[in-house]
Amino acid sequence: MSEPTESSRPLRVVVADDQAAVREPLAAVLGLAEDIDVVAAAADGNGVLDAVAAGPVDVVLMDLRMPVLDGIETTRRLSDEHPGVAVVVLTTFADDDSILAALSAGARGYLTKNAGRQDIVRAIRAAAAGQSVLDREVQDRLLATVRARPTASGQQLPADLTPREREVLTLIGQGLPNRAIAEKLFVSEATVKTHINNLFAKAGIRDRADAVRRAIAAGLA
Amino acid sequence: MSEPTESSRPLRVVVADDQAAVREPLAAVLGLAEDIDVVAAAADGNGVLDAVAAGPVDVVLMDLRMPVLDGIETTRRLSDEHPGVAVVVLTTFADDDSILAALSAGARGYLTKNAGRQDIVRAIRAAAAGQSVLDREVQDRLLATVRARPTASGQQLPADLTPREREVLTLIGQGLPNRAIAEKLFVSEATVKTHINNLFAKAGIRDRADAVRRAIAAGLA
DNA sequence: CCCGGGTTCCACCCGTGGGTCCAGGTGTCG
DNA sequence: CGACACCTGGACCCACGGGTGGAACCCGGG
Repeated sequence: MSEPTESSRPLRVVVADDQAAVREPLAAVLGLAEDIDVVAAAADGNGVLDAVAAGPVDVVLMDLRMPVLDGIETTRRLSDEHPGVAVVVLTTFADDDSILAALSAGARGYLTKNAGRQDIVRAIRAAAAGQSVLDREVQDRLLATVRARPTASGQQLPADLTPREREVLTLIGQGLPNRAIAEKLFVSEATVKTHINNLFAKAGIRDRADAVRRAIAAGLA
Repeated sequence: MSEPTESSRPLRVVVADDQAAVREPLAAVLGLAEDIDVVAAAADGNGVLDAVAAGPVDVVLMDLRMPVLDGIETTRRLSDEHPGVAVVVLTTFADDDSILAALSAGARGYLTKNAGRQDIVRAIRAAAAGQSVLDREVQDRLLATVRARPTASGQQLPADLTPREREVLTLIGQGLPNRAIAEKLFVSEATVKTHINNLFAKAGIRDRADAVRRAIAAGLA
């Protein structure tokens, strides 16, 4: 999972924050670490995507509140299109919604802005190594959310669903109409309907609303 | 949250694993790091508690499967009686139950045994600094669990919904078609449709599938 | 007293969803 | 090779869902 020495080559890091007063000193202080190269500083999500497209990037240190394209959506796109790039969120906001949204979008770390320089550096290194670093209060909140619901943990779906059918069910669970599902899977709407009919029959699902509930209950969505 | 320099004084670490073949080399290799002192090695939970009672300890690296007193229970007692001691779990098992139990008991990190030396060292440092380090797959599982039963607290619905509209949304969330909702509320289907149109507009809900998701997320269903 | 929000209902339109039947192409396995 | 499962697609039908416009009733408050 990691090499014998901490720094085989410097980590290429992008710093994203809409406030220059935060972004610039942050980039400067991170650059002091020998194993970290701040290769770009962005003021919004588009800047991040541009920087990642321009050259190899290991870790993005991301603020959530940014104009045009916010941190959540940027994280989502990164984990879609550049899964090799790790995202560490650094924000003042640590409410449940933000935490869940960021981690669900694929963030590998979540720090609040009272984290110190060493905390941030450590989180960057961990994220680059495939680990995930959370502030203490963030972990507490995440855990509280988990324990709030005792998890019926249901896999009450029949096992004979084909992979494609599962895939379609997942997208239904996300609320997508058939046309959107068809586009996402690069097939025709007729095919989607076929899959839906088959999986409805197999799983005893009555209609679309029912399918959404089952997909969520099964942890697909 | 942390000091300007990574190691003001060495971290006092206790290694706990029932297998000597794991415990001894682990303790030895961790001691190589300049900022880590392995002050004790324990074969079960009682050994950990003894070591913590004997002298100041910063971090316990804890296996879960141990005789007499297992890692979960030991972690629970530590976070009760010695909340200043951070526990990092290091185990081969990464099933949902173990992860949730360990983190609920107060563990500040959870690594699987394919973590490398650097990963472990990093987790120890982070835990001592009040952060939490999770293996990637552990975070994924934790997140999947959270999303399977989303947010008891989530009331992200607009407040200006009328009682009747809430009621209708709840029934939609249970997968009922309009006719069934009408019968249940002793009104006509036209009335149900009116309520639906109004609440969709207010809450920004696109279609029925979306409504089901929102209802579940809001804890109505 | 009348205004406004909530609830109840009607008629109409039309897009999507759900069901049925069928069929070609692929892959695997006995 | 034939059988079978899976993914793909087209055609058709019709019910349900979602949107619009209107209307009536009750009730509480300005």
